[in-house]
Amino acid sequence: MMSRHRRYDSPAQEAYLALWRCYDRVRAIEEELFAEYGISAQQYNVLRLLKASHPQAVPTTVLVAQLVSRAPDMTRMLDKLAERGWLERERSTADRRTMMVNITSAGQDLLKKLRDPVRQVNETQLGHLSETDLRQLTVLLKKAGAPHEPPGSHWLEPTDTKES
Amino acid sequence: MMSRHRRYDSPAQEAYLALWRCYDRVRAIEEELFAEYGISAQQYNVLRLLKASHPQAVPTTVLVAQLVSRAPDMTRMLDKLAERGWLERERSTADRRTMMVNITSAGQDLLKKLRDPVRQVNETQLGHLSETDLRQLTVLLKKAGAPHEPPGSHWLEPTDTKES
DNA sequence: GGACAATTCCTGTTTGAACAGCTATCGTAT
DNA sequence: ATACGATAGCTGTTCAAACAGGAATTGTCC
Repeated sequence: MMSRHRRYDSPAQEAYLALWRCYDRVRAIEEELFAEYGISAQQYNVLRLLKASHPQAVPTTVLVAQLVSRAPDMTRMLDKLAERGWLERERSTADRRTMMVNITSAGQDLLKKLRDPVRQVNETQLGHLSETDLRQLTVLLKKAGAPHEPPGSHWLEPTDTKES
Repeated sequence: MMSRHRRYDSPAQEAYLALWRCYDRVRAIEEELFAEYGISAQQYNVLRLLKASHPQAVPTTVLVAQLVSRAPDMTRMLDKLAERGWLERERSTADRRTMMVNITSAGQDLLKKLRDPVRQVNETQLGHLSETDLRQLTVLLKKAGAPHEPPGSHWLEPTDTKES
């Protein structure tokens, strides 16, 4: 009999396909939640970043660099979030090329409303793994991605360890 | 001083963000290669699946179910691949609702041409991990995704082990 | 201070992703 | 046989992703 399951060319290929598949399945769960609020996971992360540095405004460039997934269309993405009143922009006086972005109180309200549901979804996504498995997975994923991070990326920083 | 790196709400959230980020970085590498040939990774996988069952044609439904990432637009995707002469379709005589898809010799030539470059790209993506790390990563990813697989998914099958 | 390259953002455009609704076909139960 | 629900895939449409090119601003080198 022939094998019934997919054969792989190499361990690296099998790992990559597992990575792709796992991400696809787990992402779908999160998107379902965000869709209820009419936003994408990427947009949610923008607001999260803005809130983290609030009341300090953030240059668009920094947002692009810190976002999880590449965003070649940040301008229009911010347009949409601004239309909905979740953030504001104004030109920097120091460098008139750059736009300074800041979250509004409406944006903060949205995050507040989303906080518990998001936490719950995160548990649905990966909460079935033991804490040991989660940490190990995180370490391996960062190790896997490290060579492909641009120099100075904040993703190169160490994994959270048990807090004292 | 305040911590300079992103804080996480939970280990599950940190793992998910690491998963997302790692996938994004590693995917970009592969897309660069496929872009040279004017196809997407998803399209490449369709051709791979077709070749695996060649000369047996494959119903569209099976392709949708076996693809790595969800494809709600399979019809038009197959249109494009057919236009380029890489696959052929004909209605099944047994069930006239289903379309049977088969790879052409031109499609096989394309896969042959891509075989080595793809293998090389896979090495660039994750080849820097030890074989132990790769297997462990694969196992953890499958474990992470398993609860979110539809019943009977072939992704639930066991991880490849060292061949005798 | 003027030329030139680099940076930042914006805009036009193309392509694909995603959802909903439709027709055709099949299986089944009556 | 007929009616019904389920399945397969095709189509219309909307929206976001992606790339390329352009305008404004800055920094630098001479």
